[in-house]
This record gives sequence, C-alpha cells and structure tokens, in this order.
Amino acid sequence: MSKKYDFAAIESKWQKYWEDNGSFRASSDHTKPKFYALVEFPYPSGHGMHVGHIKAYSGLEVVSRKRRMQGYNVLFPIGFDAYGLPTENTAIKTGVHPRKVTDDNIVKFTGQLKKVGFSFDWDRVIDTTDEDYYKWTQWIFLKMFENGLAFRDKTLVNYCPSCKVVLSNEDSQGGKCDICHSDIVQKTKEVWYLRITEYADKLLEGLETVDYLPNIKLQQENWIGKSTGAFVNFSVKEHAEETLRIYTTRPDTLYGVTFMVIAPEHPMIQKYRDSIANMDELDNYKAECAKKSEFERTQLVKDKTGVKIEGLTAVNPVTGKEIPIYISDYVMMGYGTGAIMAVPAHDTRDYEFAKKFGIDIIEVIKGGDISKEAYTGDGEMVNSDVLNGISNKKDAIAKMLTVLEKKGCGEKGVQYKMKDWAFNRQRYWGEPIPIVHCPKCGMVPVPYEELPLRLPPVENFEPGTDGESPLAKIESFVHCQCPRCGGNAKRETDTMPQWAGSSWYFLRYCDPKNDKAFASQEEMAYWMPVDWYNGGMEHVTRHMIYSRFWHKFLYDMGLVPTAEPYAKRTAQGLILGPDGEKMSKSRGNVVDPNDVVKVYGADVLRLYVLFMGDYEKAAPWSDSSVKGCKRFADRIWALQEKLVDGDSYSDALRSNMHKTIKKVSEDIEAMKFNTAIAAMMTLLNDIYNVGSVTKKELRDFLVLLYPFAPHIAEELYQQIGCEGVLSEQEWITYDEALCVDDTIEIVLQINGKVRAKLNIPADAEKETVLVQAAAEPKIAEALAGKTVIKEIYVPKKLVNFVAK
RNA sequence: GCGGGUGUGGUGAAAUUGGCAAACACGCAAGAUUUAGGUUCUUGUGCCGCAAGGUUUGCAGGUUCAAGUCCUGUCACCCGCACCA
Repeated sequence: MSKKYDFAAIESKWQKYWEDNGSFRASSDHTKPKFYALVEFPYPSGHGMHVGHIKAYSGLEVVSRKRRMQGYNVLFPIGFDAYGLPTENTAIKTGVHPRKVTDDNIVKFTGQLKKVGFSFDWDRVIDTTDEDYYKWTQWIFLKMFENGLAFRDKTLVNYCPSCKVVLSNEDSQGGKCDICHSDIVQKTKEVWYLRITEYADKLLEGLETVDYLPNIKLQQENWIGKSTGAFVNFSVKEHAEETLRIYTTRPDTLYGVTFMVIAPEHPMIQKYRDSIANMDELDNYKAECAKKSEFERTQLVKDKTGVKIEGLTAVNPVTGKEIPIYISDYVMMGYGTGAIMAVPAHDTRDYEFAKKFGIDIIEVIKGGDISKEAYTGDGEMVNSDVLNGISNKKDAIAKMLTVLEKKGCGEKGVQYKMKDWAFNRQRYWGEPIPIVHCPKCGMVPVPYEELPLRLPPVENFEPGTDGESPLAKIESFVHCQCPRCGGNAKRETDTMPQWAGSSWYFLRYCDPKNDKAFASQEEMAYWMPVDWYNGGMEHVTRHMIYSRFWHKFLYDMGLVPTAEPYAKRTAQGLILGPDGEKMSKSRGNVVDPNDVVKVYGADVLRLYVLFMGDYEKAAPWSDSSVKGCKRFADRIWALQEKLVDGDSYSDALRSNMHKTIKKVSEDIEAMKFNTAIAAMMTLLNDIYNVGSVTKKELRDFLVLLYPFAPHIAEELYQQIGCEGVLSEQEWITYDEALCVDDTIEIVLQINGKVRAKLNIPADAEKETVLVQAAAEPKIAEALAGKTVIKEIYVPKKLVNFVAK
C-alpha cells in the first residue's frame, strides 16, 4: 500500500483530473452565494514566473479552495496584462513581433501556473492585448472622451531620450526614467490626459466604504493628497488691475506675511517684463532652475535661492501693507497657484528664505522663539488685529475666512496632490487611441461600431527620433476619412499607457466572452464587487486608484452596479533572496519556482511560500526551510502506515482534531497561513506520538490540508478509500466544547514568578484550586513564614499568590 | 522633514482581553539505522551555571499581583511621500 511519494505523478494526475472535470469553473448558477477572489494578473515577461507570483496567488488560492468546500460559487480568474515596454523592447532587439513574443510568454506562464495547481478558472482567461478585450478598453476611453474626461493639452512633459517616450510624473520620479533609468528631460508636447482629478473627492470618500488594510487606505489618501485652506488675492501696487492669487492652508497667519514667492515659470513675470527692472537677472535664474534636474532640486532643500522682482510689489489685502515679491524654485508651478504668501515666523521654508535675504519675521502665533527658528505649533494669535487672543487654530482660520470673504479678496479652497493622468505613449505595443484628427471637425471619435481600432502590422518597432510613435510612420494607418465629414483626416498615433488594460479587467472576468458589451449587467450584478482582492503593495496607489477611477466613472454612467470595484484589499509581502536582499537578476539571487517544483513538487512550494513567515511581511527565501516542508509532506504520505479502522476520533486525538480544525479555519480567514500550517504540523506530530490514526481522523486532516497542498491531499484521500474526490467534499466544522481538554495545567506563581504547575480538572472550582495550589510542596515551602496578601485566580490559566 | 511600520534565540518566526516568552520549522550537537547520502528515527538545543538557581523580547524609565503586549522617553532599521505652501 505505501508506495513512494511520487509527487510528480500525483500532481500531474490531479491537475489533469481537475482540468478534465472543470472542477474550478465558476458556475452560472446565480442562486448560490458567490465569492469573487481576485489576484493581480501577471505581466507575461520573457523571464517566466517568479516565486513572488506564487506567493501572491497562493493566499487567495487557499481561501478560494476553502470557499468552494463551504458551498460558494467561486470566481477565481487569471489573465495577462500583456501590453508594455519590455515586450516591445524584446521585439526591437530580436525582430520578433510583439504579438508572437506575447503569445509565447503567455503559453509559458500558463504552463507554469498550471504546474503549481492553482485553481483558476481557465475558461475565463483574459489577455489585454486581445482585440476582443482592447476593443472595450477603447470603448470605455471613448465614453470618457464623450464626457469630457479625456482631453488633450499642451504641457511640459517628462521625456526619456533613451526610451523615446513621454512619461507620467510617476514614471519619472527622481528625474530618472522608471524603465531604463536614464535622465529625463523636459519637453513641450500636446498629450492626452484623463481628468482623474474630477474624481478626487469621490475616490477619497469611497475609501470609507471599503475594507482595505489601514496602511493601504492611508497610502491612497496621501496619494490623492487633499488639503483644505484658502485662496487669497493680493493686489499688485504697480498694476491696479492685477491680482496675485495664492493658495495657503494657513490663512490664520495672514498678518505675518512679509513677502511673496512665485515660481520661476509664473506667467506674471512675462506679462510685466517691461516694467520689471531686473528682468535679465530673473531670466538667468529661471534658466538655472530649468537646468537643474528634479534630483538636484530635492538635494538642495536646505539652501534656498531666489531673486527679488524689482518693479512689482504685492499688497496684503487685510493690512494694506506693501511687501516684496521674489521668485524661487522652492515654489512649484504645478501645485496650487504657483505663488505663495510667505510667513517666515511660522513656516520653516519661508524662515530659511527670510534669513538668507534679510526679510522681516513677524510673530503672529505665541509659543516659540522666532529668533531661533520658525514656530509651526499652535498658540495664541498676536499681532493680528481681529484675530488677537484666539488660541484655537480652527477658530482663527474660520474668522479669517469670513474676513476675506467679506472683503471679496479670498475664499475657502481645496487642493490635491494628485494630477490628471497623462494617458498616452509614443509606442507601438499598446491600445491605439481611437480618435481621428480632422482639419475641419477637430477631434472626432472613431464610431463605436468600428471598434476595435486594430493595431496595424508593422515591420519596424523602433520609435522615431522625434518622439513619435512607430504608428506615425504607417501611412495606411494614419490617413483616413473623418467619420463625421468624410474629408481627409489623420489618426491619433499615440497608444494608451500600460495601466489602461488593468483598469477594468475585473469587470471582464465576470463575462469574458461577451461581444455585445464589456460585460452583461446581469453577470456584473451577480459577481461584483470583487469580494477580496490581493496583490502587491506597489500597486495600491496607481493601479488601484486608476481602476477605482474608471469604475466610478462607469458607475456614474450607469454601466456597472457598484460604486466601488473592490470590497476588500490585502497585500502580500515580498519574497527576498536568500541573502535578504530584493531578488534581482543582477544580484543573482533569483529563485525559479520551476526548479522548486521539479525537486520538491508543487505542494511543497505552495506550503513553503505560505509557511515562510507572516504573509503580509517580506521574508527571505531559504532552501533548507523548503526541505522542512518536504519533510512535512513526506510524513503526511507515510501516515498511510499508521492508518487503523475507525469512523470517529480517538480519545487521544479528539480535542487536538477540534482545536486544529478551529485554528486552521480561522487562520485562513485572517491570512495567517503560517500558523495554520504550523497547527497542522503539530497535529501531525501528535498523531505520530499517538502512533495510529483512524480513517476519520486522516480524512479530516486531509480536508484541512487540501487548500494548501491539494494534490497530495486528493491522492491520499483516494488511497485510503474515501468516497468521491476530496475537492468535492464539504469543509469540516468543529465543536467548541470539544476543543477543551478534560484536565488542564495551570501555572502557580508567587509574586508573579512561576514556582510550580498543577494539573486540575477543567471544571474545577476556584476554592478547590486555591487549596490545592497552596498545598503544592514547592508553593508551601516558598510561602512558609510569609503572609499571603492577595490571591489572584485566572480560571484555566494561573494562580498567583502575592506574599510578603 | 512628514506619514506608516518593524525591532523577540544561531536562522525564519509564534504568543485572544496584559496571564507559563520562544509554538512550528530551519540549523546545530549527540546517538541509532544506513559501509555511500540533499535518507530516516531518537534525544538535546534562548543565555549564564556542574547544579540548585538566576536571567532574557533594541535601550532607559513607569503603571500592574502580573508587561513582548499598556504609558513616557530614546536608539536603530525598513517602506511610502517629499521645498505640496
């Protein structure tokens, strides 16, 4: 009976069985309760799967398998987010078409995922580069265009000279290209934007209705970066018609303003250049700033620079005081109005600037020593006329706002850090933007019935040196008739950014083959929202906010049934290399999951990635710990030799069985997979100590094991002659009353120190326990000659004698 | 600088409401089986000590009968944001 544990044969046997039987296909029976588990679909890179993918998918894999056993109709889909630069770069390098590269990689990934035995619904696979998919990406884009949320604007853009592509702010952080790490240069270009800022408040408010881990919510809040304050209009002495409008979060400090600062690019400078005496100096400064990379700007935080504008003077609207205006690169054109009122007494940046340029510093809030440093704390208002004596910041701000509004020189205002989403790339391997530029009609959408607007075949994927998309070189694609007037027109040749396809993929999974709509209302009404979404921390801001934005837009259009796409979101921690560093090819510390599957089997790989530590935390890979999981699997396999008849729990294992069922059931829900596995290991050790296992005990053990290591569990279930197949059985329940042992050990302490232990019946009375405890030789000895002041009794836990 | 998080054995880590610190696993040591082992099994393993016993959760205080857990201060590391007005 006890054959060798031939994991390779067992795993392929059951993978075939599940596939042949469609075991994990989501059912179309909408009367059953549903559970929609979503994991971030992979980018099918040429490197194949990473152990990080395995960990990312194993979490909800366990939950999904358990849910099916609990009677849920489970949707656990997978797909491929396949547009993007790495594939295109491979194509440029090798000359192989990105379509072919993508298809090959998808085949590779699919094979690898299946070998791990994930219970994905393979009938619903999505490929974002499939024309039946990107047709709807384009369709949603056109809806946004119709509603004014997609627009073009001329701006300074971040341009990567190496990738020859315009990047979003997020893709060019630190002045480096996110893809090739070259230095970014600034360039003026007309680009596409999605007006995500219009949804800033909705995205923020929606967070109150969802169950995301607290740090995920916080990151999203910070990314949106809402601040409330006031806009204040300062007049300009030399030009009565002009107002210098600023944004501040601290209108209460208006009496402490001693100068103004505007960004070097502020339009006011050009407007009044004729009346500015030191225009040369200003131009020079501006040129200096433009040369600095973003990196240099942040490095020079401490050393403030700037130039006073000779010929423009601001007038404080509440005091009437005349104050100088400076330009400085510590004020950004991209936030607020590009101009600030400076209150050196209570802002560290303004303080540094004032010190350097010898400007007055006026204290308006008591509590600090402004001769030493700026005071940013709270306190009583001084030197502030009507505000004097107010000590509450909120009250002072409210009062100032009413003053400003009465005078008509300012009002309450709100600002966000979040910018509109730069939504185009000058690249080939992306969704074509379905817009036609007509000399007569302007921008005209491609008619819906003509979607998908297909990517034309191309010979050369190299982007043009002018930063244009390779599509611009294809005459047959570019030249077209205007859908509105029929005249000659040109197509938009930019494509959508990588984030587009993943912004709505969870909707397509609900109804992936629909050719009438991106998904039917009926299917979405049943499946949405996603019940549980798990993925990496690196996607909790951009991808999640982008997709929530698309979803909220569709909701406002009445096209999706829920205001939020994801009811719950968690995130797994990274798997680090054995050296504790982030895995990377250059470090040479990458672990290939295929190797692990080959040597130890998929079940062991699955067990290990969940056992290695707290699921949400980063943990280094350890080859020898993998062996520990292999040993666990081997010992489970060898249980067959300990099998005895019996369709109930033995006395020796009864409470252990119930305790373990409880522990594993609860830990899975809390994503504490490591302790769930530890509990099963403990039970296994207990079985070995007892020396035999009844069929009922082993069967139930296999049910617990199944979500984690389904192949070995299925095989043993069959080997020991149980009915049917394990994947179709019900999850098991426990009896709380049977989780307790008959006798328990309690700890006896004197003054908080453990002196002895005592075995008592679980239902022993307090009085009995105290008497027995005091009678314990060690306790009696230690208490001799002392007076017991207090006796603490914690039922089922301990007795503590406080003695003097 | 701001925000969040983490500090526990040689290692990865456990530890409801404060209630036996170190579960589970790795590693290591000794032994058994195995003439070879990426085999299996047994025993031991926080630290000091022959032992009785003492002592231990980054550091310093505090609250409590009792603190890894609560409070105050402090140090280190990690992640996010960053001249955001």
